[in-house]
Amino acid sequence: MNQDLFFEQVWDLTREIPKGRVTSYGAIAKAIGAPNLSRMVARAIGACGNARPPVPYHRVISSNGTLSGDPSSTQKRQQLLEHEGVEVRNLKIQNLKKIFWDPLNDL
DNA sequence: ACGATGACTCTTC
DNA sequence: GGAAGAGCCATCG
Repeated sequence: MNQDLFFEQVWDLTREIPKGRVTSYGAIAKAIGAPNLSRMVARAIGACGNARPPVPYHRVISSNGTLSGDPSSTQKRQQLLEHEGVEVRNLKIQNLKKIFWDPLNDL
């Protein structure tokens, strides 16, 4: 399916996220060329288990800096982010503006 | 085929 | 700054 291509792009972009940095669904979707396909990005991340090799989907969050999903998963991602040096508080990014990474800016 | 739902985002109040 | 409504595409009942 052509849809898988979209997934691959999302995964590839997510893999390019530097350590200690996070990005949002909208940023990825925009970088691919689909600003309103944020939901599809979320689905792609949810299907990252199908990606080879797997992607650090824990670096992908919502635009408001919250870890979406169920606590069982979000909690684990929070620990991973904290382990990478990202300040997270109650499933929410603290210095989001500071650690936010934009694939289009690619600093 | 139709309606409802969802790891989202944006604009407006 | 927080809450509400509308838009988006794909999957499920």
